[in-house]
Amino acid sequence: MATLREVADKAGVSMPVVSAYLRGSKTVRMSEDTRRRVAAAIDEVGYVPNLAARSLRTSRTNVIAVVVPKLDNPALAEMLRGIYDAAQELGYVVMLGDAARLTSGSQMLEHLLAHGTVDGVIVRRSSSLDTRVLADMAERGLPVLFLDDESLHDFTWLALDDAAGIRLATSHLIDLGHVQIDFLGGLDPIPAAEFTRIRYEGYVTALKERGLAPRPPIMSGQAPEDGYEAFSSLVAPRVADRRKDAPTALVVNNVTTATGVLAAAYDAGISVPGELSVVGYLDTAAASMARPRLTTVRMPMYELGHRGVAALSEIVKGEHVRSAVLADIAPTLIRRDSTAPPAGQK
Amino acid sequence: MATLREVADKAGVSMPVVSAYLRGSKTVRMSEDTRRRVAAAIDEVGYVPNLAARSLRTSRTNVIAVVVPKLDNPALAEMLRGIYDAAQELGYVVMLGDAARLTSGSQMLEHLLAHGTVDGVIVRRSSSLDTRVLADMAERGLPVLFLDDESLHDFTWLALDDAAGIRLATSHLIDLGHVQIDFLGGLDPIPAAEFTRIRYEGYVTALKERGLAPRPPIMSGQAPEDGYEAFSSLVAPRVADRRKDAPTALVVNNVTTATGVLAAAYDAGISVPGELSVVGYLDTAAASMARPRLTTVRMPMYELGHRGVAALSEIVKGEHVRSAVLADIAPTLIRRDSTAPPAGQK
DNA sequence: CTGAAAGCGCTTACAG
DNA sequence: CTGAAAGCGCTTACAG
Repeated sequence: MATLREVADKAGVSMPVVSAYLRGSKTVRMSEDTRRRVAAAIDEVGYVPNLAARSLRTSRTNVIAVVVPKLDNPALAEMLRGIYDAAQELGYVVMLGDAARLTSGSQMLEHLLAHGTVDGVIVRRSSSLDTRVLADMAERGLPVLFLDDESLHDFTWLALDDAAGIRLATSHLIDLGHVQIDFLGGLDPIPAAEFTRIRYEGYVTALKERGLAPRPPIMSGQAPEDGYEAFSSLVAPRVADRRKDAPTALVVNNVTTATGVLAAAYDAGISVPGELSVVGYLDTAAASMARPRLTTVRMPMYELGHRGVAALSEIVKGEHVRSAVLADIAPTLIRRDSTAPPAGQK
Repeated sequence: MATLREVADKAGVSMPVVSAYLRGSKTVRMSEDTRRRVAAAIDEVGYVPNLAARSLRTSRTNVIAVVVPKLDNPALAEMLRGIYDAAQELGYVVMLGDAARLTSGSQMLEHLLAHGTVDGVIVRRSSSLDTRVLADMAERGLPVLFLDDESLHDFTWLALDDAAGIRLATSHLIDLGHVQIDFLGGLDPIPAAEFTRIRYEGYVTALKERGLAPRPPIMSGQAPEDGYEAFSSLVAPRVADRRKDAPTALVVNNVTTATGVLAAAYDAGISVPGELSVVGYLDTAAASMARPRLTTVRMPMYELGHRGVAALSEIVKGEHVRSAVLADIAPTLIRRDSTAPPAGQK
């Protein structure tokens, strides 16, 4: 394994020169000839830098960890693109991790908490993490940024404007003429999931500002099966029986959940949007592949990821960063085929 | 930032004792009293190990990188579970990466190729990687294991028995009475994707052994949109016109693709399984949420991941590992609602 | 069984 | 502008 020493000897220069060459230092100047000799020597001995040595010396790794719940959540794909792009711009390598594996006492936690491994961590949704894990991170003083999670007081966070997003979804239904609108996905199975409360409040606000009465949330988890289950047991019977209080439209907390709702409606023989309109929150490829195609609200996920890395980078540098909601980018309604005016009003 | 030195001084022991304590060394024995004093000192000074220093010294990081194309591919979730479980058992931390970001000259490649960063790399599907990247890894002598990819000669790989899996899917259709069976997803857009060739051959074998004539593959990429597109333009017209050569059943290379096929069939007014049976390869939650529920073939993805880590660990230790197909675990047919006997034969 | 010393491969002040 | 030296925080042979 070739070292800097060998390269320097072979090139007939000192180690600092090779080091400066490798780092592309602008302060150290060297002649074209020196540059060539160093490059040739590196090539000749097959030199590969040892980043552990560099990190030990500089106490920087240029690696950031990104921890997300449910890696295969398609809604995250765009956020990750934003993260990767920003990381590249700022010279960071991204190390992705599964929140489910970041438990108290886990190898992964030890790794993140140790020195010389990562410069900082981005966590999507703190509710996926054990409180002891959060406490460990706080105590260690590890630079952490939370994404899309406004419930933290001890940490910095950046969040989507969930209230505005859900408000847009709800307003769309009201604009179509719906009056009896339900909100599904009310509460996360994980306690203290602040973000679902905020989403529900967006729904409440939209109804109230149009003089309509909000209804209690229909509890459901996020997975398609959860949406299927909740819809089948709590919504479908009311719609099928044409009960007076049956909803004619549904705001679903999450596209993933909405997929399950659509399957459940199909199985119950409920026509969407004929008998029931459905809007999903967040937009994914699955939404346009569903039948009927799902109307959704698109949020600035890319920007969330991109700005998250920028913010973490500030925190790593020791600067103070204020938690914030990304309110400057408006949500967009992606109108597809799952919403229509209520029956009898076409 | 507390160091080993400080802990040792505070506990009144030497650094090697603290080091041994931290690593849980069994060769070095120390009294209960010493143990307690060291533990107290660690706690008191808030000691956190520096893993860069340890790596520099031991030239081991206990980190493995796992590189996959399309992180949100749900078919990978189970494989990743296997990888995480095995990593935990063997004391590795997993660092996940996106193949799309592992390009020639990228920060990530530099990171992986450097010393003191990761002990080895697992790559799912080499076709997602630039050939220059592959060459760099080979030249550097980085321990690499490829998963589900039999096209490599210079590297070690572990693969699913794709031929057996597709054969099972095809046989199921034949058992139902189908004769005109097409294979969709024939070739990957990426050239030299050996795995699709093997899958197609599984289809050919199944037909031939039952005396039926294989038909040329219907080209399609993997994404739902690709399946939608290919089906709409190449299959739907033939089925809708009731042409003589129209397939009555379809083997789809991938569940993800099958989702798009189902949407396309719906849009073309083709009833599944009434007019056309569809089997998807690999099983995901989306398969059971699709309407009709998709019949699929389940492959040992968990084991693939689990054994992959074990194999990489051997390679890291310098042992020779033979490339192999996981033929000892039989594929399973998950029969749902998208397959039935051909029309007129019920 | 315990402790002092060497050294992993870098970078960065510092002296020339 | 260049080079010799110190030192980042560990672990591991080695001497006592």
